[in-house]
Amino acid sequence: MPRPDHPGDCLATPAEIATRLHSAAIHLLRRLRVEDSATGLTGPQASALSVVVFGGAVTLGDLARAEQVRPPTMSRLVAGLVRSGLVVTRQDPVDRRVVRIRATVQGRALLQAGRGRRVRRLAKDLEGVGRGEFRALVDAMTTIERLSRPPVAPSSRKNQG
Amino acid sequence: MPRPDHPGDCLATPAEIATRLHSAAIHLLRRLRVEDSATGLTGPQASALSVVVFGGAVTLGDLARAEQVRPPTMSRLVAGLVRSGLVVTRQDPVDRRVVRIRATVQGRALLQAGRGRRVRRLAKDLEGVGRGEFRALVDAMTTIERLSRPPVAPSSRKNQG
DNA sequence: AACGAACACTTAGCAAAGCTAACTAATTCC
DNA sequence: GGAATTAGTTAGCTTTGCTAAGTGTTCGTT
Repeated sequence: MPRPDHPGDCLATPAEIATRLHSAAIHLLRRLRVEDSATGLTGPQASALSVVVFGGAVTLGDLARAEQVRPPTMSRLVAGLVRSGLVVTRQDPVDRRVVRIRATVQGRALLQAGRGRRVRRLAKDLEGVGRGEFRALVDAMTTIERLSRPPVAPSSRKNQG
Repeated sequence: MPRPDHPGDCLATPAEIATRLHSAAIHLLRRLRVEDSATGLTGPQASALSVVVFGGAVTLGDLARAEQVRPPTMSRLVAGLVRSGLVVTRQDPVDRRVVRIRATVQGRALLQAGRGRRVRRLAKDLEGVGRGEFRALVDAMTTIERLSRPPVAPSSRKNQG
């Protein structure tokens, strides 16, 4: 919210926090988009690649659920990553309907590079953020992540990779 | 990050926090989009309207800077809000190049309604969040907002509202 | 006073990413 | 074996970013 100041938690109603989180998320993404574009990846691509890199041989459906988008959206996103040589897809030998997605060496490297860029950006931003503030941010991360994830656990298949 | 758990801050490097914030912002927006769509507004529209409602008679350029988008993007966004009757634009009498934007009564009402929806959604989500966690979130909000805003203050003109 | 530079905004056109609807192919179930 | 279900893709639309280029206004210099 475009309020000039946020005086502690005496005014921190859930309404206030919800609106401020919403606004902060929008603006944070717009800032990070600049850094992400340096990797040649867009935000959604970087996010999906991150899931693939850390998740092993994920299926497209799982990836769509994890990223909270519909299958067609993820299908196109993955197609872009394949075209860029960052992931490869393979038909599952057991259930030939499903597509398993793996990161390539280049995919892993690019993710690391993007991470490095965000680190440098964040490190610069953190110059004006004290140790206590950083600590508070770390403490809040788990809660923020819970709020940002859908309520149910999406996993139905195990990784086979 | 798709890590199964985040054990406190012993592993909380800036790299980790940067990546997790990035991912959390993406997913939070995707969740809130569902609620926002119930108001008939998209995320960027809701965010811009919020600035107009709380900011008075903002100029289009200031609005673009506040929202971290280019003027053409904001121009079209505002056009949509005008078409929906949520804001009105007026030529500045002093400098006839600039466009001043004001919220209408409907605009204010709709923003409040959207806020109510997000509140209900967040309240539901907060069922699984303890008082201490909420407190940590509140403490971190100011820092998050600083990270999400561009480093420089964008205001060059005063509100004339 | 006039002319060019600078500024605020708009228009035009492109790309990415979200969606739904409709389709194909494979699996499961009766 | 055939119907229903599931996984994924294709097609087509909307929104929202962007840049480039155009219009109109103001400023500054002479």
